[in-house]
Amino acid sequence: MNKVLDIKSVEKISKALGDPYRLKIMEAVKKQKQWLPCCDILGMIDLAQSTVSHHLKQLVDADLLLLEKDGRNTRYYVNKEVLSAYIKYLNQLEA
Amino acid sequence: MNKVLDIKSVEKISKALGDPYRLKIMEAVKKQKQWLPCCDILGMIDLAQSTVSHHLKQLVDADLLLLEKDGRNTRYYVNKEVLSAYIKYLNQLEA
DNA sequence: TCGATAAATTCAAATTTTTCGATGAATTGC
DNA sequence: GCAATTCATCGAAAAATTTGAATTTATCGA
Repeated sequence: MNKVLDIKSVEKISKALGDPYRLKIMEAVKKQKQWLPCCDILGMIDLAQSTVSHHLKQLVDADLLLLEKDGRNTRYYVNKEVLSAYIKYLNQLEA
Repeated sequence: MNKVLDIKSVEKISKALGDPYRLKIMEAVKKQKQWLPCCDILGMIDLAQSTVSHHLKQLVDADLLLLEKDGRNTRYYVNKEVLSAYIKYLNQLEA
């Protein structure tokens, strides 16, 4: 809690959120309220598996999503701590 | 006040914030607490005038910055309403 | 009016991002 | 063990973004 982001992280997070498919993924993961398996995400989005995997990687690299591996499945959930820190940065931009 | 952003706007705003120079511009405009002339921004950033103009245009197109023209000068300031709406979207993503 | 200044626009190049097919790695069920 | 499943990675093509020189537009000051 109370994480502070450096400017490079802010850039990365913004970039990760700057794509319609990645926003859709974020909303889907959030709606789940639980872990969301990768294959479920694939079902919602009309893109190749490798492309979805790439988008997920960007969200994970930006720390917006956390992942947990369970056998051959990978499940995702929203990293609230980082999202909070991002929001905090934006609030400061507004002040 | 209480503006609600559609997903396309969220994407555009995120994209606009996903660049180090544009973040720097946002911070500079915010620090000013008043209008910031374009030529001042130019002085802070090691980029060609046309490039800075292009970055500013993206921030304005995303509604993150408002501009006012005064003679040959253009001054910018942060659009708090849109920033608030963006933050609201992110908060809902976290819930 | 004329030259200087501020900023936007145009155009082209260099770079980055997006996309997908193919392949690889790990795991599961039979 | 083996075929099927899940997901990641690689490589290349297509698309989008970034950048700056040159030009344009508009305004200011002398």
